[in-house]
Amino acid sequence: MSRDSAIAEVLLPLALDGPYSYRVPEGMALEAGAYVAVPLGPRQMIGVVWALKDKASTEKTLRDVAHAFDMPAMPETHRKFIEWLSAYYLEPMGNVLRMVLRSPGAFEGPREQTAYRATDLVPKRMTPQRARVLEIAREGFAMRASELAEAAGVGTSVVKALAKDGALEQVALPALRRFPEPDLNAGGFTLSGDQQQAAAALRAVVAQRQHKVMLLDGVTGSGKTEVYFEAMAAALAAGGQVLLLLPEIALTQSFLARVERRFGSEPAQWHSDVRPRERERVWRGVADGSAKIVVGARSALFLPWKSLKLIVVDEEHESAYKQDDGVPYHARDMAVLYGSIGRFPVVLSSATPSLETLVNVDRGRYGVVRLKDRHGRPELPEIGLIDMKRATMDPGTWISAPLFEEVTKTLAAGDQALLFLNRRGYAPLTICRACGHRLECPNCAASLVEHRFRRQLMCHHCGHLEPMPKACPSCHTEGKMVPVGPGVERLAEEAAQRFPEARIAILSSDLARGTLLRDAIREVEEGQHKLVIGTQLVAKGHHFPHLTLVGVVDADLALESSDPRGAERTWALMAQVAGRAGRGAKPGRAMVQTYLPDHPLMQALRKGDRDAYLNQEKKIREGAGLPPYGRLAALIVSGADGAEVERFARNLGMIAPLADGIAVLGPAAAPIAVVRGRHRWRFLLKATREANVQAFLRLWLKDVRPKGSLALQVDVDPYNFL
DNA sequence: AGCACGCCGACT
DNA sequence: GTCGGCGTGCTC
Repeated sequence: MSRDSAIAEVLLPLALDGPYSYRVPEGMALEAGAYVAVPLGPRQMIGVVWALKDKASTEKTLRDVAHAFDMPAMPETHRKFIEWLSAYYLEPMGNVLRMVLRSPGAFEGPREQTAYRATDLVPKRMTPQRARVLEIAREGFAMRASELAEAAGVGTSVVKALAKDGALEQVALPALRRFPEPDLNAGGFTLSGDQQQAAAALRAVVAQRQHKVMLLDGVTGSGKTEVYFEAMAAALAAGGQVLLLLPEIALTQSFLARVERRFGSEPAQWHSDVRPRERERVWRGVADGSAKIVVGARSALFLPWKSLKLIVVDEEHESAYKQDDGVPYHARDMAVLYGSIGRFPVVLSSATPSLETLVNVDRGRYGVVRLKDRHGRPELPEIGLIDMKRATMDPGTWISAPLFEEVTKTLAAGDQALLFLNRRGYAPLTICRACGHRLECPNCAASLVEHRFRRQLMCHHCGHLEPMPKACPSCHTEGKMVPVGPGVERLAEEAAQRFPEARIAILSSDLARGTLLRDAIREVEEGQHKLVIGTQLVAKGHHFPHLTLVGVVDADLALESSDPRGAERTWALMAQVAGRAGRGAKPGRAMVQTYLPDHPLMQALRKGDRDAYLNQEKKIREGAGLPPYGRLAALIVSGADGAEVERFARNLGMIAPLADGIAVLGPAAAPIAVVRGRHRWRFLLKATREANVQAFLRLWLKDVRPKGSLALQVDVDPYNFL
């Protein structure tokens, strides 16, 4: 069977565009997708057999495959996914493979472990050390020799000797805890009529066993989660695996508990906080198909799926699905791609779907299921606009008279109010009143943000920290440094002065995540604080039943940025944050401070008219050829030396090819021209939907080799315009 | 990603 | 005169 000339084309997790050839040694059985160890220079590396051939793709004398791992091969679907993603984002295939192989322990073999358990036998000799070991062994579960020895404060030799005597017996611990089989009937949810219909529609799509994208569109409180749980149950019943993608911040313990309640056991989870040992367990469970449900952040897409049959993308509009460092992929788009390769359905769920998704629904490419609020509440609470051009504000204050009045009324009624400001810290800018000097980050072309509680200045782009100077670093005048503009901390200071009797909580990501933040959120949920000051963190998924008023301090922040999706982000954020009000028994109300009260988006918000906003936004995007009516790609040149970066970018501009339907804009200095000490220039490619942006970029960059500190990054479908 | 090869500053 | 800085290039 095995010819002596068999060649394995092995893809390695390196920045390489294709696989390397290796000889398959006599007697080694390999299939495409097999995980193997191969020699590479002086060391060994783990890779995946991409193909088996009888002729090498190189003239060199080949080295032998060193080892084939005893592990299910990577399915063809997953290999195709890697190839497609690599081609779409112009990322070397090996770099994409690296994202799949990012579970270091997974190849160290099924480390079956020997554990020890007490027997009824009494050892021939008893010493104090032996007694301690036996005491510990008797009270609990089987433990490994090292654990048992450590707990008893003795060496492992004592454990071994007791085993020899028969007072301890060896038991084999399963290498990795098994994943429990989900119980599809465990959940005790009673679905409303609306929900049942929606669930039936999704179940029918799953039953088709074909690729189909379904949008699940419904406000917070419409019960989308329970509905897509039913789609998951249908896919599981058909014997498949299911991936539920969430933005990292939404992956909370309480959410996982809901999944557990519905499916009778804890799902596998995959996110940045999962410990290495557990990562290994999940990775292997996904590969061998025993992990049926994975709840994960975007990188869970790259787990080596054996038989994935459904992906649910919750909060599909979240820009957190776009990864900005490393391989810049969009997890929602890649979920759809995976579904089309694997021929299974993908459910996108959101209360404020992205324009991309809604236009795909309009075009008939995606199906849609809509859900209304279960309690008959309107999509949005009543939203009032406060025209800040007419408000007379005392300097250093940001709560206008009408908002002040509303908060006062709310507090007087014993209800909870939220003041929302999407800006961390005390003040976004600090200047010297004597000379006009502005405190800037030494590594970035950006202002330092004062964090008064921490008594520090911080750069929000690189994390640089420094103490607040007493004197101006430029003119050395003391006592003239003044904060400009508000952050949540400064807003809290104003609120404390103007509502002295209210108990105030600040919710921002600066409260070191973890217990401090969880406790703060719980206290707010319980209604202990009457006035809550928060950044966008408060807008995401938390349920504050006592909240009846939301005040948006500055609704114009995202709208004024250069981001073409600014309006979309504003709408989603406003809808989410306003939606925090009136989640309990009493109805809620939102007040929005804006300098642009006549802006169509603000008017649509006031009327609670999503379609009006959408139609307006579609018109703007279509007119400008922006996504989803056109395609964008960014090309970023960066380097240590500003002049060198500019020269390289301009030269690159000269050799840009010409193509129908693709316009190259730039190069121009990036809006934040220096980040982490690296100067940045960028091009923006604007293309029609039909144009082949990837082919254009490949042609353009074919022979471009940035030298020295220069680097060139391609960002297909950019979301970040900094 | 490693690791080696290769040209310019402070040391036994 | 060397030891070593990390820039650049290669690994089937």
